[in-house]
Amino acid sequence: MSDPSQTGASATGAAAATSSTTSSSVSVGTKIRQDIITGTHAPGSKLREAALAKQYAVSRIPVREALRSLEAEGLVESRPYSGSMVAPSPVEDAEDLFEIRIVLESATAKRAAKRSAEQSSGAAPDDRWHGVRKEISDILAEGDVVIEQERYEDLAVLNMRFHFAVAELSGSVSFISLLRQISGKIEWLYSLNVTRRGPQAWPEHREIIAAIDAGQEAKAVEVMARHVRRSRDSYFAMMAEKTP
Amino acid sequence: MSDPSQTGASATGAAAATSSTTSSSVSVGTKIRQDIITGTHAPGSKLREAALAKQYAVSRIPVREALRSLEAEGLVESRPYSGSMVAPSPVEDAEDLFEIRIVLESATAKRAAKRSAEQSSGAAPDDRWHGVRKEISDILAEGDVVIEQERYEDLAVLNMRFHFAVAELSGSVSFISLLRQISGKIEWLYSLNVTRRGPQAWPEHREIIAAIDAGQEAKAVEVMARHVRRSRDSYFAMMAEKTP
DNA sequence: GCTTAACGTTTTGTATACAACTTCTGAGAA
DNA sequence: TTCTCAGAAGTTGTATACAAAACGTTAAGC
Repeated sequence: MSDPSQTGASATGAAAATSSTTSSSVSVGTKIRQDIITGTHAPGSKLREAALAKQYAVSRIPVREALRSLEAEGLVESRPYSGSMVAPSPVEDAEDLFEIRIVLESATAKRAAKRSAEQSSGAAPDDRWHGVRKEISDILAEGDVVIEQERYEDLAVLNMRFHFAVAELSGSVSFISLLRQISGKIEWLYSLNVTRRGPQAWPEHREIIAAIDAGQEAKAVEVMARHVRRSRDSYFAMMAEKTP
Repeated sequence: MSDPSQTGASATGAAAATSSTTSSSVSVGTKIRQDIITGTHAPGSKLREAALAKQYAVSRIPVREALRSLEAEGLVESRPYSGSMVAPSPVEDAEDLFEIRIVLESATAKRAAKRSAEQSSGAAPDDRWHGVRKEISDILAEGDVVIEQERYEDLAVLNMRFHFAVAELSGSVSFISLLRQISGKIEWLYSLNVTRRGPQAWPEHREIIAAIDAGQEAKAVEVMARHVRRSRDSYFAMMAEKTP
């Protein structure tokens, strides 16, 4: 029925594996999220706890916990004693989601540039900074390889990882957690309509990181905002040609 | 031991009471949240499910659900099989939280102004718009009364309600839910250090709504950003004089 | 025919019981 | 002394069982 392989490990779950234990609750959550994103559970359809429990071969308790998490992510809506249902399609909120990305990611880029300057001047050294900065270089390099081999599916994941890594460079846990909040809907949005802009967009990431490295806050904001705006325009262009 | 009166009904919970049923889970969540915000549960302290269950006279199940919700709000941090603890004091993230408010609320103000223009021109009429707009007028009027009577505690709640109402005017559920996400931490931040800027800040709300009514997007952004920035500066000034 | 109220079914919410994991303690060896 | 590794204690995670509320159905009344 359901594939036994753990597909999970979405771009979001990049947390350091301090504890290898993955409670069945989060595992079920990952699967339900996947089923929502891929459309197996259609928007607006009811999510019955008993059915989900049977489907994923667990009791209702982990299912409930998973539903709560998904509710926080905005993928599920619940009402007491009335149950849960899949949230409306994120396509309705596409404009909002991109605007949120524009304002939030512009802010993280600005912060990252600021912190970069601080690192260079040695004002407030942070050991983790260099690690994250190196990870970004790795991501960019891996992206080149992936583009070379035309494995665009993997590029989407790398894209997510890049943007979250920039957020980490900003050093703001609040911004990171907010971005994580909407990442589910963003992923959902993209999966409904796989954009092929990846290869063209990739070089823009180097522009972004260059501005950050140079400590140019205004430039970083401008480049990041333009990058996300282009992503948005590409999305809507694709939507338009899909439904003429 | 624990006061039996339902203190709850934080400014956040302004959802329309479609169903009068309040599951004990959310009720417990409200109480724990309150205890975190007021400092009864200190930052970093462990939150043992059994203890909380006994304290609030429920089983561990509702406690767990409440903890999950609080985790999503950023007030609690959890690790599988290791338990939950109160998140670090939001004071550390104060700068971030205000910056998030600046970018998010500027965006909602801009949207609200845009929608206001649409309402005036009759392009995309929305019945709910007028209701929310009227609610704002009521909030502003009530604020005047509260200031007259120097009941500044109530002003804090009205302030929250005003800002959420503006977000609702924007018509973007995504923005609203994101603001709701951080509202818990914002509330926490303020409660640690009750600002007395309320009375001076109140007239600025009229500036904001005036810009929105006029449909002036740029102006609305500017005024809202300045308003939140002043709030931030006032907060840090008070923190500075508190710890010299 | 339409509305409405009562009843049974279904589903969610919660309590209890048990399993799985972490963490603390302390003994033993290098 | 310090490190390592059992083992016990305690806490979290999950399954089962039961209570409470919502929903759908049916039948009575207008």
